[in-house]
Amino acid sequence: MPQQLSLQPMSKKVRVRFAPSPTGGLHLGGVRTVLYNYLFAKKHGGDFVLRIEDTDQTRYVAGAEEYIFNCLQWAGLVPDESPMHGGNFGPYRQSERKAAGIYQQYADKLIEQGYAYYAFDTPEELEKMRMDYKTEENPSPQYDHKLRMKMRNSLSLSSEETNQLLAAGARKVVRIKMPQNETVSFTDMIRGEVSFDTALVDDKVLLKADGMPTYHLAVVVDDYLMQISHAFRGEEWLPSAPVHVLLWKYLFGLEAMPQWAHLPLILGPNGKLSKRDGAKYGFPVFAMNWTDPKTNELTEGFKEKGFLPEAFINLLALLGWNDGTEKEIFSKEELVDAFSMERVHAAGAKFDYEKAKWFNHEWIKKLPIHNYQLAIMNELEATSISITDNLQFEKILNLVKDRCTLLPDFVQQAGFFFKAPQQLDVAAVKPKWTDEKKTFFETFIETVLQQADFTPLALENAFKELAAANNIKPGELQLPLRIMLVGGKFGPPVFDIAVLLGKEETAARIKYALTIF
RNA sequence: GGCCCGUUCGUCUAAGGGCUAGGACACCACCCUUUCACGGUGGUGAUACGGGUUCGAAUCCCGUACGGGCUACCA
Repeated sequence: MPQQLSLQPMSKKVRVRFAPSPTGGLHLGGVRTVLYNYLFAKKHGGDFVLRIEDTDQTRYVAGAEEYIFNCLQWAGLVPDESPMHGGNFGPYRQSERKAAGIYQQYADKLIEQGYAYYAFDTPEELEKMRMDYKTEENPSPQYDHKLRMKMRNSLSLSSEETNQLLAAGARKVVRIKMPQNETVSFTDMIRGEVSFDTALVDDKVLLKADGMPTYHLAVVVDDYLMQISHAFRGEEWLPSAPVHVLLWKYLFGLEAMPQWAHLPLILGPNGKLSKRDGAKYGFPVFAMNWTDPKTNELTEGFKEKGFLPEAFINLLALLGWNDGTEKEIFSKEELVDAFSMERVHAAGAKFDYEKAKWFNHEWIKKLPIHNYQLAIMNELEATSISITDNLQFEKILNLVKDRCTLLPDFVQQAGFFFKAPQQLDVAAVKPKWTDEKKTFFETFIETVLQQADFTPLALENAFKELAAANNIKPGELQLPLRIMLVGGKFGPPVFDIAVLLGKEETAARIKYALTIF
């Protein structure tokens, strides 16, 4: 249900950002987040920033950053500012920003003001704490106000001990000190007012032992330094929003905080859409093919599956948003025009592959052939068909496009124009085949070759005249002719096919088929 | 377990207190088509449950149930 919320007056320019972590493929939810960011920015004449969150060394996957950029390029959602494009607010990689000491100084500031503290606990100690305090009612104990004084940190230790540890260069992290009884609330552009009791939120790590910031610190610091005005992300971030709000309050003031919107999740058959769902149910979940360099596992993408980028962003936009009318087919420009965050749904949307294909079908029918001619040529060349005559090619594609849902369908629907069918559906003809029909076609070969006006209509008339002369119903002859030319019971009107094939080829295919029937 | 978010046809959704709860995908039937599709017409099909507020509730409030998310030195 759309909320009636007015946007805060936009004193500063609209700047939104997408901040993926380069840890693998770009899934549907990720692309939709980019899309909504992009649409919102463009609608308000703002900027769209791509920031790379490569702060987790253990999960970083080589090549993923370029992959993400390629996906955005294919979908037509290239950012204004990014590591690839420059801009005035770089660096755009968190690893590079860490090197500049940007995060450290803000962590220090928080500690000075008593909003954060050093924690020296080792992973083993944390593990032990979780085991020791685990009960039936509380299966996952948190590092929070109830337990922090039982741990080793600058709050529980004396200042001498703390200083000694610091001087000795002990392994340490910086944690936020969550207030014990405060209610943190903020206005989400989609959900309205959301509030949290800080006593129930844990002391999240802000700066890791390796000096890298966690997402929590990075997102706040970067949004501030990059002057981000609106921050849109998936709903899975909602539970950590109070940490971010508090950080904004401590560091930069709530007035400077961007407007938040937590986008509904895209769901698979059971729960949040995952890579596994795609493999299990046979549909793509990534924008483009992604091969994990560690496991060599390939996850198929929408692009390679034969989706048009126009259809892809269209179907994604409509998964959780609509403009209030019955319009469903939107170009990117139309989306920019119609989009509003207030009309984004609060509830998660289950992905429906059948509807996704419908969108693609609509776009194949709608778009002029030349928009995707190259992609089809690639599909055909993969089956060792090469195109020489572009004009002819375009005519053929226009003839069959209504019958194609995904790009590879063109191979089935148009392949026979370039390569005689390998197999003829003999079973569809045999039972009713007669010597009279054979005679008819032997004569028809001559008709074709001598046809002066070689157009579909003229050829059809000639075909019917000859049929009448032979005392056979034309209907009984059309299916055999079709099988001769295309191999099966499919395709556009048969005389259109014959004309595009040309006299010689049509005659040759009939002649060959007669040797089989 | 705790916290947060959510709940209208199978799916995506419209309806911001007031027509018979509308559309799209999928499904079914018919028409068009001497192929397969496209297209056209029609059909099956939903307000989770219980209370309240109100002349009137899908809509506002409360509770219950159910679903999802989070609960890492991952994002």
